[in-house]
Amino acid sequence: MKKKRYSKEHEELSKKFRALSHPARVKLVEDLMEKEYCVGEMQRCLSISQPNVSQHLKILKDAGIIRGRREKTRICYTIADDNVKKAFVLFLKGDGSDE
Amino acid sequence: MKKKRYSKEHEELSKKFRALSHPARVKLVEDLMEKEYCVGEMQRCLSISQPNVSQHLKILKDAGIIRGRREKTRICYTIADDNVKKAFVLFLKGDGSDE
DNA sequence: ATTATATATAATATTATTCTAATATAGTAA
DNA sequence: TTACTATATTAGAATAATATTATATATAAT
Repeated sequence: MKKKRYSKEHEELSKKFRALSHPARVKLVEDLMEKEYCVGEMQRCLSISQPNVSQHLKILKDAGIIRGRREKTRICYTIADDNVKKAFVLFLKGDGSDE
Repeated sequence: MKKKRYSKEHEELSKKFRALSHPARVKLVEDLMEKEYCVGEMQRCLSISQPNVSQHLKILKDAGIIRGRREKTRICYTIADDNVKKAFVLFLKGDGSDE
């Protein structure tokens, strides 16, 4: 068994940041902050492949950042964690260098 | 030349998140939120190798999250971007699931 | 000068992410 | 049932991140 070097808290927090560490996922979250989207819509506006969109969505979902609900044949995603919205805004604000 | 798929803004925001996407760096930032530390102190409290600490610190510094100043032979690091502190607190609060 | 201490950098091997292509599943409609 | 549409999953290759080891740099003290 490999010894773990970091606490559960630090592991989990880093995973949340990791989920947002790709430009496609940043864009997805940014879009979803405005309104709900289904996969097809997101794919068209990102212009990456459908499987790739699904993979990114899974990463965000597993991190608890978004959630999906089925609507007939489509699956619609929304932001599940509102603190992510707020964190996003802070990061977008720029470097806020040491007041 | 390879075409870029994502906007500069999304690239840059994702890089900031990526800088925080490792448990060692989460711990480093968390510690530095309390007070200034030099590399040796951080190494002892993380129990990873000195070069590895320096590599993590470089990633945080390049992302504009921390800054270092020389103090005799030591180099002391502090948080450079105060918004990161705030984002951190939000993320630490837990999942704040959709009020 | 030399030595010792603190930190950074470079090279490499290992491991984790990412994209693509092919396939699978779930729901709907006929 | 079959066919169709939307989404998800899997496997593999390419790429990027990480930890380790060795080396380099900078400062201080002698």
